[in-house]
Amino acid sequence: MPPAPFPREFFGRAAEEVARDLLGAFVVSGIGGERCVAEIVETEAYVGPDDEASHAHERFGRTPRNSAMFEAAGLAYVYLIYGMHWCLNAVTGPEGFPAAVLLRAARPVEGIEAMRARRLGRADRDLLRGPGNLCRALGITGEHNRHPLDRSPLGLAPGTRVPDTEVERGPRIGITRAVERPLRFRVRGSPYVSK
DNA sequence: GAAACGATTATCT
DNA sequence: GATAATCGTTTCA
Repeated sequence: MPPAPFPREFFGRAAEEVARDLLGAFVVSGIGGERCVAEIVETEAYVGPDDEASHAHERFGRTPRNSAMFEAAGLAYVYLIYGMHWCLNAVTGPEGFPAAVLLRAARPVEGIEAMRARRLGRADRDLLRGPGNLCRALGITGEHNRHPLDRSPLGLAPGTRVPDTEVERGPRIGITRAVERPLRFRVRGSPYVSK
């Protein structure tokens, strides 16, 4: 899966740090046979049992759906939202502590033909714009829940680090609780971030 | 059991 | 700006 994937330790840190550091990194998907690469431009952190907006908030405890968030850092947590869209997260932090980073948007880099084919009729800038669209373009579904993100067919790899001056931090999107916590990160001015 | 809701998106006005 | 689509999870009786 060149470039070499992130080592597991990269994910064994606080979700907010991982969310910030994933900006500029690559998602690499070989799902469906064709290699697709995209540069991450927008993420959100879900930071632990005290995070009211998280699927793993303490009012739920550990359930069949959220259990990947309690498992080893560096696994994928994939869930279905609104009965029709898959969303991809990277599990972070120590094992047993439920936290993850949601991948919200990315810039197409390689394998654009395959991504267009999964997103018929969409402009290139919209191929991976939004968490549901990102999964759709890369072929990610519930069968990838718990997949280790350091090997084929789905992984994360370092790219060019985005300098602090280009990192924009603000409130998360689409949630009803803990709305004000600034746990959303995006690349300033990127045309590929969601709206 | 039944009902309401959700880490969204496309489409319509 | 508003709303439908669509189903697993959560909540409430």
